Formats: sequence, structure tokens, C-alpha cells
Amino acid sequence: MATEKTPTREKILVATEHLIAEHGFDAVSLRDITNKAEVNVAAVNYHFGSKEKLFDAVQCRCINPINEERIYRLELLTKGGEIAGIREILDAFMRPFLTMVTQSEMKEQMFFKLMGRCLNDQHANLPKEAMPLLGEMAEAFTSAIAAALPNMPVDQLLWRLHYTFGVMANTLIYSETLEQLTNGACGQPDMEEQLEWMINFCHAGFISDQGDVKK
Amino acid sequence: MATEKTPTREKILVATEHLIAEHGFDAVSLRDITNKAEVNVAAVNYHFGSKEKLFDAVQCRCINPINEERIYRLELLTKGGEIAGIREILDAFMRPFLTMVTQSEMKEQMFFKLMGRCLNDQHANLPKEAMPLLGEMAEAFTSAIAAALPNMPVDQLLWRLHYTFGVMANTLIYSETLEQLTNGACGQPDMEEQLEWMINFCHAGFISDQGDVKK
DNA sequence: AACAGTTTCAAGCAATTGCTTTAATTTTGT
DNA sequence: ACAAAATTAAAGCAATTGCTTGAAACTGTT
Repeated sequence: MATEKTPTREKILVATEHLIAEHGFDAVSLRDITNKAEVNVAAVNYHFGSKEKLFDAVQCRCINPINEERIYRLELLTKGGEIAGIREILDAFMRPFLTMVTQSEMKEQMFFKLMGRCLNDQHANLPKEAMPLLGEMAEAFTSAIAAALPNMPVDQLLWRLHYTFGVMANTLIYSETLEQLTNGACGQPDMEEQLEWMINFCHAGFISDQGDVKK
Repeated sequence: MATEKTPTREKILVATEHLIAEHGFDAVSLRDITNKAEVNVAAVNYHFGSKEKLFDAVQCRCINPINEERIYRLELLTKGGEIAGIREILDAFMRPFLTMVTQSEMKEQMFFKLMGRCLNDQHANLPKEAMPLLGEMAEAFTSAIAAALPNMPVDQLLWRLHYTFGVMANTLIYSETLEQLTNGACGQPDMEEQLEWMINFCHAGFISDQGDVKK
């Protein structure tokens, strides 16, 4: 293994990703990072300006490619004004996690946990550089689903998307925990299978009756 | 309003609950708490032993009554060896949040956020005093569902329960965020309606085909 | 080799963290 | 009313936090 010199900036980013995936955003200090990256403390502020900006950079690197891929896949489904099916839309919403992890250098599980941290811990706290793309993505998926389910009230639809989000985020962070909690009775299926399971669950939820049809 | 003297211990607990609901476990310091409670810093360590034990106490007060209620409701459903329906089981799993909030003194939304924090932020980090009851609850619901869906493989079942958990936790913490994110287009339904929506969604997901029937 | 620009480093800053100590105060039992 | 116990209060401790400093070590260009 050639000990080629990784630029400091990259070393910091990688170490931060690992630590955040493992311990969450709030539990990681500058010293933790620079120790793991084998780098001087001052390097973080030199390269990123502040701890917060470093965290923003980590999140952008994590989220933006996913949202780009989501938008791209949804466009394929709806180009020419076609109405996509719910199952295909959900696939476009979730699959990018799978395609991105393969081209990331992170280990699968760490990538997923980092993703879950961004989605869950941060949530309303995402870096503003990620917001435009996120907004575009949300808008696109909302209208795609609205087109597929024209009779569903908008708030109902948004809530179901919210539920879907919960299923996904929870699965990403805590699949490891579930395995421990059930004493291994609940092993991890491979990614493709896991994706199919989530889509099955959410698809059924999405197309189900709204129950309350009175009035 | 009678300024009857609330015991210090209680004042600390209440202030901590509010702060954790608002900012999350990791972002609350002892000083934050004692300032809000209008109490001396040392009081926390005197009454609870440490910050961590205080947090444990908050979580137990939050979680244990819910799990007791869940177990109680499930027992009603399955007593005499009856096989409960999925919808009823999900109701027993989720409704205790509603019944508990009414007998809590907290405002509805704060109670839900605190709950979500416990479920989400802490998750694998729950106080050990809450574990026996949690384990009993999980076991009871797993077998109730297994009885209702005898053909479903156990791991599939556990994952779907995990999904359900994600739907619930995500809804509890972030319903406020959703309202902001959608510029109010997605207002909050009343509790009973919200519950019905979640149950509808998860019920449909639970009883849906497992898709992969090959082999 | 000499230089300017960039990057790294050890040291240390003020602020905040959880917690302890010691003394004052209130509450309690008799 | 009085001593013992329980509670509160003020001050401060060591450790950690994010960040800055000013000098040293690099880098590539002439």
C-alpha cells in the first residue's frame, strides 16, 4: 500500500465522516477529529473556517449527490409528461442511497449511518448550501406523487411522504441496533432486498385508503 | 395562581423535560437546566447524583408509562388466547402516546417532541431501568403480530415493526418542521386523526405481500 | 540559492462543561 | 424550643470546548 500523501483537507473530511457516522453530530469535538485524522487542530479552521462549516461541508458531500440522483431518476420517469407509478417514484426516492454507496469509498454501513445522521440529527438544520437542491427535489416528488394519486388531499400526501422518510431514516441509522436488540434474530438483508422491503411497505401505505371518507 | 412551592426535584425535572424536547439531549447543559428551573446548580447533583442520572429519570418518566399502557392494551386484545388483528395491535402500540399526553401536564406538542427525542436521539442509549419493561413490550407485540400473520418470516416481521417505529418517531419529533417546510400547506391534524393516518399507513404496509416469493 | 506564498505546527486563549466543597439555611422530629 | 437532618446556596475546581496566534516548515518560481 503506497503511503501517498492524502491532502490534509481530505483527511479531515474522511475522519469527520467516520466520527459523525459513529457518534452523531453533537458528540464529535475538534480534537476527536484532528486526532483521528492525524492532523493539527488548527488545520480545521485553516481549511474550513470553523467547525460548523466543516460539518456543512460533510453534509453537502453526503446529501447533494443523493438529491441530484433522485431528481435525475424522477425526470427519467416523468419525461414527456408521463405519469409515474408510486412504486417507481419510491424507488427513485430511495435507490440513490444504494447507487451512491457503491461509488463512495466508505464502507456500506458507515455510509448509511452518516446518511441517517444527516437526515435525522440535523433535519431542520441542514446547511443552506444544500437547501435549493433539497427544495427542488421535494417539490418534484410531491408533484409526481400528486399526479399518480390525483384524488388524495395534499396534506395526506405530504404526511405519507413524511412517513416514508421516517421509515428510511430510521432504517439507515439503526439497522445495526435492531440486529443487537433481537439477538441476531433479525439479520441485515442485503441492500437490494432491504430496499425492496422498504418500498413494499411504503408503497402499500401510500396507496391504501384514506379511511376517513366521511363528509 | 397560588405560588405554592414546587419541590426542587420536580422543578428540575420539568425544566429538563422542556429543554430536552426543545433542543435535544446533547445540547442541554446543567446550567441551562438550573437557570430555567431557577435552582442552584448543585441541586441537580444533590437530587439526582449526576446529569446522566437526571436524564435517565426524565426518560423513565417519559417511556415507562407508555410501555405499561401498551402492554395493558395488548393484553386486553389477546386475553383468552384470542388472535388480535394487525390494526388493533398497531393501535395498542401507538395510542398510548395520545392517552398519556392528556394526563401529562405538558403541552401536547412538547410531550410528543420529548417522546421523539427519547425514541430517536437515545434509542440504543435508553436507561437500563427502562429496559425490562421495554423488552417485555417488544416481545409481547412481536408474538401478537406473529400470531396475526403466521405466514410471515420473523425477520420480515421485525423489520416491518422497525419501519412502524420509524414512522412514529419521525412524526413525533418533526411534525412541526414539516409544517414550516411546506409553508403551512401541511398543517397538523388533530391527534386522533394523526393516529388514524399513521395506523392506516403502517397497517397497509404490514399486511402487504412480501414481494419476493421465489424459492 | 533566494524568494514569496502556502501550509503546518506547538502553545495557549477565553468560555463552558460537569461536578465538588464548604457554609448557610430551612425543615423536621421531639 | 432545640438539635439533627435535609436542603439550598456561593464559590471554585479540573477538564474540555472552539478558536487564534506567531513562528516554523514546506512549496514552487525565478
